[in-house]
Amino acid sequence: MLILKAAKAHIRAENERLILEAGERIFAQHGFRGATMQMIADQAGLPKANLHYYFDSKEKLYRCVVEKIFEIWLQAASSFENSDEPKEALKLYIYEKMQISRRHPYGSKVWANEVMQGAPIIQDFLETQLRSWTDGRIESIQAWIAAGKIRPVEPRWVMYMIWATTQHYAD
Amino acid sequence: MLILKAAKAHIRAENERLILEAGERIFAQHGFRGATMQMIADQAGLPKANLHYYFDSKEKLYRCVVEKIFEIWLQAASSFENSDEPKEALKLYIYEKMQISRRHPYGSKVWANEVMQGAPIIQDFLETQLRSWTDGRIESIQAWIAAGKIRPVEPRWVMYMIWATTQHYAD
DNA sequence: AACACGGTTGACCATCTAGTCAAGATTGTT
DNA sequence: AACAATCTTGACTAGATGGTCAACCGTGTT
Repeated sequence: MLILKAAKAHIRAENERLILEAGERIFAQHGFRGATMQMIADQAGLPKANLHYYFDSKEKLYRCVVEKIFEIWLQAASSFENSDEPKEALKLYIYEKMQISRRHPYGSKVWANEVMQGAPIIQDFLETQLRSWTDGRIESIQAWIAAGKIRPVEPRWVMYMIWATTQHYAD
Repeated sequence: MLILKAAKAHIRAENERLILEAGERIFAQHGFRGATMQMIADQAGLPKANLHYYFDSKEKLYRCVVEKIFEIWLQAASSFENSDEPKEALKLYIYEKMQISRRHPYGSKVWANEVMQGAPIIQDFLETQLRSWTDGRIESIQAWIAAGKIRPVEPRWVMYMIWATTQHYAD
């Protein structure tokens, strides 16, 4: 039974990929409310009912799109730990963030829109995952301040500046 | 008859203002497709049918919102003519644009979204009004290049950079 | 070949949305 | 007060949209 399931997994994987990519584009262009399942279906080259087979609802599909791009962004977090020197760490981090924005422009835009509007759809996700992540980054920044390596600034503000600026360059 | 019309004009003016302001907010938050007339009506504190009395359709209301913010931005254009010195002219222009973005954050976002998506709704408006306006600005920049006042750059690119950056600060 | 399981899909439904309309309420003028 | 023009609004319609379902198709295994 398990073997059977695995043997056909490539169909599921392929179709989920198609749908997620289509969703990324359409959600980026029209926002959550403006996008329709039919648009995404057409973009993916699949009938609409097929989308509901793989993703229960429009909202679940949207959340998958957002969480996928968030995971990619998490990878850039390692830059913060790879160096004790603020200049070096921030430089690497900004560089990686820009790479991501360039490589995933649609996903980045969906994420940016969601966050800028106060995360109406994924607020629960944000409050847990993103919060614990930024808290970690903030600790690093505060450690730098304590060590006198950078001027005392509001850490959260630094994070926001970096994020907004890289997003701007993506646009 | 004309006196009659004028005597009651304040009602029309007041309600159109309410609706346009509400539209600015809702369109900024949800995009053209995502916004609903009911949302805008609630935001304006008027029944939905009243919106259709003042603005024939959702699209016409949207166009009014966009054209209103465009007119405000046109005012900033004077900065380009007020000085022959590139440094001074651009400085003034950027300053005024940022003032506008700060004062009209919602309108700015609607405008930015529309332009970034290739102006799906107001393309005809863009192709005439905005085109002739940017062409004028581009002439100024090319004149500066010819006079050796600035390095030779792609004028359209300068315009885009200024626009995108001021929008970023508004966000 | 026969089977079982996952994948596919057209038709359908309830709900939402832009837009309409006609009846009634306000407003300013005479 | 009587009036005409403007404004107001609940109720309605046609079409779009998210989501469901049951019948059908493909694929890999025995």
